[in-house]
Amino acid sequence: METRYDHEKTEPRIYAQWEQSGYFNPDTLPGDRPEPFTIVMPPPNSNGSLHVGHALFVTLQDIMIRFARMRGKKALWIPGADHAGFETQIVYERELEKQGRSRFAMKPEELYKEILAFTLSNKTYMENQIRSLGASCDWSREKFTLDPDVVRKTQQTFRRLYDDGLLYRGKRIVNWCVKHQTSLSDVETEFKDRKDPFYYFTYGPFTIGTARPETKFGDKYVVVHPADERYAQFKDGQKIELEWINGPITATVVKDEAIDMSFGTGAMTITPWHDPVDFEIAERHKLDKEPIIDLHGKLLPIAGEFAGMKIDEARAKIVEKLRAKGLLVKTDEDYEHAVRVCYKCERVIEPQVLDQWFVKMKPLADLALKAVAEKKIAFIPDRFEKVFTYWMEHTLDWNISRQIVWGIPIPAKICERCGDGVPDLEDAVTACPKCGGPVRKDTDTFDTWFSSGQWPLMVLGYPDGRDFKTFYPTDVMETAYDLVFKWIPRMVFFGLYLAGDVPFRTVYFHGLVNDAHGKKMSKSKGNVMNPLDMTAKYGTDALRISLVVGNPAGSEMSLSEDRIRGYRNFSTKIWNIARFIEMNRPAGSTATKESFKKDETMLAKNPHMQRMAELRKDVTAHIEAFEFHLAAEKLYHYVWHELADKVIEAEKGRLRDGSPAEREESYELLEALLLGSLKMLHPFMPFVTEEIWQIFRPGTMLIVEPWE
RNA sequence: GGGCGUUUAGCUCAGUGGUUAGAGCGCUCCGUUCACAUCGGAGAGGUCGCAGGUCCGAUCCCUGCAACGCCCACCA
Repeated sequence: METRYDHEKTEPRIYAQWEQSGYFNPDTLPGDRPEPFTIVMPPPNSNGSLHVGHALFVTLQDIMIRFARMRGKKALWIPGADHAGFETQIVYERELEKQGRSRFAMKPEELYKEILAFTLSNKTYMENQIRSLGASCDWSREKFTLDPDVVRKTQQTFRRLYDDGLLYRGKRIVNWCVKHQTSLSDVETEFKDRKDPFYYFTYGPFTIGTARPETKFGDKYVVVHPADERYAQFKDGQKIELEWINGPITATVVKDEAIDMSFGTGAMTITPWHDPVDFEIAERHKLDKEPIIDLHGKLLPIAGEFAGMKIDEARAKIVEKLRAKGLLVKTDEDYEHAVRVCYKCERVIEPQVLDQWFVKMKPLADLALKAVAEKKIAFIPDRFEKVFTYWMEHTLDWNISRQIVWGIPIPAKICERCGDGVPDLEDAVTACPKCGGPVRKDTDTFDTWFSSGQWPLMVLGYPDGRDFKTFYPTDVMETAYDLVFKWIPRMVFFGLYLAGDVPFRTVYFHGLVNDAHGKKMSKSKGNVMNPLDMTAKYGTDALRISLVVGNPAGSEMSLSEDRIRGYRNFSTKIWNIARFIEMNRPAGSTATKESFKKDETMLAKNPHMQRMAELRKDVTAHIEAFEFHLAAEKLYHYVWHELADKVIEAEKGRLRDGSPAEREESYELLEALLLGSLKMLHPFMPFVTEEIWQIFRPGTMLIVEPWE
């Protein structure tokens, strides 16, 4: 053996050997394997390069798959790649901006073609990066979220939802991003704390409060709580003439319990077109709604002299006009509140009422809740079950329309007369089925979660594929904990709705990987660690084990280069243990593969072998319980501080000065302990263990060795 | 405004109802003769956040408090 373990030369060679062996594919695994074990890889976004989060998920999933494979399961790990709709389009728009171009000046087909080329080249790059991390996934089954069959099936689901009455086209209030010119779901927005002035205006006999005077032009309803005695003299529906921004108007009093009597004056005017609360009030009382702001954030003609102004510039001028008219009562500076912003550009969301497709969530959420209540899915750690349940109990109808080109087209026709829509997968609808009016093609695309929510079904060839019958439901879904509400619920209810069963039996959540001081890695802080730099320097095995030890499910971890270096020393240690044993192989040793079983019987009574059996039991139990950190730590401790420090040291005497028979026995013991250790370490540190294994057992491969 | 998590050695973190509470890194001293200086040996360093409670016994279970962090949220 070489004096040093050269990970840079070894890793690509070993990976190629694995890939050629066909062992990543359950169909070509040796032996009879009746029991399947399946993991669907969360498809990485094909719009960037690998970060440590990817390295973590590859490591955890690969541990589970390798463990299952060694235990004789029909192990399948399906890789994928995500076109990542809005995410990717934004990445590409930034590229365009750098080149001084804009998507709004491009033909949609042109833009789509460019993003596709960009995504496909990134996809190949990422696949190779995942290979370099040692992922033993079945590349022959890889899926891309824009594969034709995925597109077709996603569109069929759309129609099925429609036929089942779970889908409707509605004029409803949506989150609109002025920069990106698309609507966004609630999970694509964030709240940001801000301080703004809060104005009180005279509105006829009322004083109303607002932080957004620029939306107040169309306000002709003043809402108070039905139990508010201050306003008891006003009746629901009562008309009041009053002077407002651009002249006299007729206002109507509305009584609604959504009003918080203790806030402001307890009276507010509403702008249903641009505020979700106001929209709901207007819906309840069947009030008029009209737009004040256009999709570019500019005031419409209803604003009179302010028409065409951006809302930011208009605000101060409107306040000034109201002050001049004597309608400004007072201003509270520093009013603290949270505003909804676009999660990508952090610009304030301007709610708009738009015609979009919505999925009725209640029936689907109930399916998910029932399955979880029946314990059909285990959450690890289990506290995430509560989070999941909370989300499913508080769903709003899901807006699946996106005004971007990069995605799966919504196969529908929209009536130009009545605005209604109808699914049309065959492009056969020529007139509105409702009113007979002319129709146009829907140019929107699906929210990316609409298709990725069906991912486990898609990759297994739902509904009639062979894999679907064998491998669905899958065993484990391993993902980052922030997907507990973005992605996991959608997979669960689509699985139940379409296939009648949960998509996976266990969800394992990993946490964030932070920098050495527990701070979140971010480009702006400059503390981002590139996992491939680390594997180049210290080896993939070192990075993998350093991501596992001390990192229990659901918790965040801190990762430093020092730590990885420390675990690199561990692979060196393993290498040197092997080298020492190999150097002490007696000439003509009987410890060949053929005699090994016989020797094992002889060795079984040896206390060191018994100790190893105990360890194996422990490690097995920990892996089965998803306690990879404990399994890894115990192995580390055993190999270094027992096998190397104690057993080998104790055997040195016999090896040096013993009789041939003693030397033989000593060697066989050490070799058995080494090989036993390699097996258990293999899921965690696949490269160095495979390399050493093949030195001792030429012609065989550790990846398919039986676990026990 | 809700909910959750964390608080253990200088740093980053594991862990356990029961003798001396662990790991990596860092630190101190010693050691290069034949597995390994990418190392070995020896060692320093902890009132396990605070206050109560349950228990024969609590770092671990319960209650309260504090600090930090995260998630959610239609008070205009």
